[in-house]
Amino acid sequence: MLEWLKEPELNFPDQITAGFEHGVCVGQIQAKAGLTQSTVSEYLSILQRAGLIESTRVGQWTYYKRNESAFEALSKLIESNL
Amino acid sequence: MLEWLKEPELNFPDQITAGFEHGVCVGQIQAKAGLTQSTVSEYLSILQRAGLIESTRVGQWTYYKRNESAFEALSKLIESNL
DNA sequence: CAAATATATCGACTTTTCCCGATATGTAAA
DNA sequence: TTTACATATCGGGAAAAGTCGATATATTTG
Repeated sequence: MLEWLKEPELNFPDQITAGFEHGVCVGQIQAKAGLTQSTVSEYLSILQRAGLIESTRVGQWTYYKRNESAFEALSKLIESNL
Repeated sequence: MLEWLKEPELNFPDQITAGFEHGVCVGQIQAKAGLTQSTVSEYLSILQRAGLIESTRVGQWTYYKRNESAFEALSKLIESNL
């Protein structure tokens, strides 16, 4: 999922409800993941709590996008501690 | 353990049977880890199969050391894919 | 070769993680 | 304000990972 969210336009061409400025909504990710709605929702909330993604509620939808700065920090952390 | 093996001299001052050119023997790691011998042995063999450490049998002892090139490769992999 | 020591392997149990269905909550449309 | 839709939360079962004790294998020493 984190990989997919690198290029939302490419990986979620079916998302029509909105642009991608806030990322991708749960339903889209679920469809692509082939897991149940609850599983995907929980997984995304874990990633969010970890700070790797950010969520934006727009109407009934929740959009998730990568928090790139967190990935950069993580990358550096790994690079310097591995 | 991987962290410990970065600086064997520092982290395993009790190892007297040999120098550190081949790394640290299982018993030393076990003592420091506070886990059973079987657990540590299995864990080390997993790390070895993963290519992260290398083993050298010297007499009745098996020494393990980090495979730094594997860590570098992993670091780069993570950096470019994260 | 028998005993002692170091490590490896095996089978079982425990803990954690993964994933699901059911249900609750929040929002929009009729 | 009822209904429909999207997402979140909850409780539980299944799968995986972690850990152990018992035992096997390898090596050295007497």
